[in-house]
Amino acid sequence: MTTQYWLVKQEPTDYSWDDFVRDGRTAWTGVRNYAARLHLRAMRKGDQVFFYHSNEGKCVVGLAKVAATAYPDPTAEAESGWVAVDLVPVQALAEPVTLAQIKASPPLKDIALIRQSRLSVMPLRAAEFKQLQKLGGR
DNA sequence: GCCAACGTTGGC
DNA sequence: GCCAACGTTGGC
Repeated sequence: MTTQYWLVKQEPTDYSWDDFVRDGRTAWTGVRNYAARLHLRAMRKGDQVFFYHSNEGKCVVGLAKVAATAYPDPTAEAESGWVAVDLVPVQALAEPVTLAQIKASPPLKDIALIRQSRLSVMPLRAAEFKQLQKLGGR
């Protein structure tokens, strides 16, 4: 199975990269959007996931990986169909990649983060993933 | 604080 | 099934 690449968005005032690192592992709960749910269900163990701070920060701050595939979201009603995955931090980027940098980078012009600005869980093409790593100093 | 994008809800 | 109203997200 080839590794897939993703990006998840979170407001740092709700749950920041630092909170995530402190926890060491987290259940990615609370997603209540059908498109995002499809992406959660498609995640496989070991997939690489960039962590983006929305609203305050507006930058990609770190890299995580999928530790557990989709299971019923404990914060949703039973049988509702909403799912969560478990993520573990891999490493912070040496330099956070800002939204402005992303918008200014030709390889990232079609990134879902820009094209579908409200989606909270999205796939990344391999080239997009590599470009974010490069801009982030990794 | 404003507003564009867009998903959801509910009347018809 | 359509679409207007409404709520939420998130950049600016």
